[in-house]
Amino acid sequence: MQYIKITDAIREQIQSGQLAAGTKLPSERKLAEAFKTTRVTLREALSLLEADGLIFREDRRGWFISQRPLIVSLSKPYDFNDVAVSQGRKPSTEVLSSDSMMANKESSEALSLPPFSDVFRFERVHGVDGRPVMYAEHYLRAERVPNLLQHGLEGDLSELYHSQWQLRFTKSCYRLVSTTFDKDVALATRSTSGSPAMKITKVNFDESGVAQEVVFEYWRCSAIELEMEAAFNLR
Amino acid sequence: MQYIKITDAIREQIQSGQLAAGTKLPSERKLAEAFKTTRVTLREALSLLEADGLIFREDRRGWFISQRPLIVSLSKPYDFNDVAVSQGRKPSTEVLSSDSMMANKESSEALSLPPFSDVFRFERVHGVDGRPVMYAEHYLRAERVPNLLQHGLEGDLSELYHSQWQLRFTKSCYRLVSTTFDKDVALATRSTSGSPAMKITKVNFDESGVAQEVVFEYWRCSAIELEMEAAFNLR
DNA sequence: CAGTGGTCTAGACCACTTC
DNA sequence: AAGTGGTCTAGACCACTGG
Repeated sequence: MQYIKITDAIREQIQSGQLAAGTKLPSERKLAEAFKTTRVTLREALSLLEADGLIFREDRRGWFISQRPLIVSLSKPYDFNDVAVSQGRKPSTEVLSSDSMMANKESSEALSLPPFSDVFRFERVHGVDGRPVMYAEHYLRAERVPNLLQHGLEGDLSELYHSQWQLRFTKSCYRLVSTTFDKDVALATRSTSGSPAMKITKVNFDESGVAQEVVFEYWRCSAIELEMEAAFNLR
Repeated sequence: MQYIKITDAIREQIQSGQLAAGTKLPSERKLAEAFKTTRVTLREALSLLEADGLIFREDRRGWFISQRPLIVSLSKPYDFNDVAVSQGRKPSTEVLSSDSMMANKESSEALSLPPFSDVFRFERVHGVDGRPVMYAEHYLRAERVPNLLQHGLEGDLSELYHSQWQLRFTKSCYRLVSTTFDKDVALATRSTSGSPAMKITKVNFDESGVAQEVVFEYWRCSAIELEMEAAFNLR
């Protein structure tokens, strides 16, 4: 099988360090020629490496060798910036939009909202070492954080919430599935619709046990490795 | 874009319930004809739905509508059987192999073993409603569970460990990445090498804080939804 | 044994990125 | 303006599945 040989060859070059992280691969046509095959077969091989997290693509820009993933621990609350910095990476955050709206089905369910509740919604894109790796869509109960939209949303949100509204999260619930980028998220992350992704839904609860924020995160699958720890009481 | 229309059409039929879980899709050639396209484009659409978890394939047998995923909670120790039964599903477990060996690099690192340590290794495949969904490779410190191989390994392992060797796990550490099935795992799960998968590495610690078991699990990405909860002390 | 999925070939067009 | 990735066509062969 051709495409297995191709993936093996490229994988080996990556793991032996001949292809450094961030490097752009040669064009598909050149690679296809090099491996004496067609673009269809070559792309099959590349897609496999992508799902494996070894390479990723930027829409219409080509294929690149993945950086090592961020290791994200769910055992404690995480701020994207802190996680990246503590692992020697350069994080970036961009706010794409923010507005106030009536809760849609998704947010309403996650936050256990009564009908017609107001929420704030904003979207951010997070990058590591100059490349977008994650898109996040936030919903917050509007009454708990009045005037949210008048504040900058680029920074550490837990700090903002606490300093402005004395809001602190004491519990988070996560849901995690693998999926693919849809068109909008792909656009926001310079990715391709259909590329494999990890979706993390995070619901944050305040001291009174009320769900105040829900975040839908879409990660490039190559950019994240999750870690968590659980201690159990004996039965 | 053709393949987007195809995914949308099939997705809609699934979500509206016209295509029930477990149903086999028509052959690729028939589908391609129905959508007035070629097999290449059709397969692109199917692969997308697969990565999205809506359908899955069995090697050379065709494409099927996914069951709803098992919801696996990492906040407490989980036994595959219990999880499945509690969600109204019919679990199955098959032991593929078991033997004693010198620890390899992977297991040795995960268990913090000194060089040349003996471990037991066994492989199991777990199914839901008659279909394999997960492959697990277990490694245990040999000295803690002597004669492990003389016991049946199909059942609840925590029960076995406890009844035979008074071994109980009080802490687990998890690592989670998305990846693809390799040839061996694909074979064991009737899947296809290259299909998207979730890899969970679980290290189990006993009361004394010693890592006694490491499990490498490979899940069909459509078969699992992870859930976890974390409570935090205020800073 | 018919039909299927897995794999592969050899092209093509278009919109976009890059220079 | 050249080259690239995204998308698509119209075939083909083989090994395997399932009846």
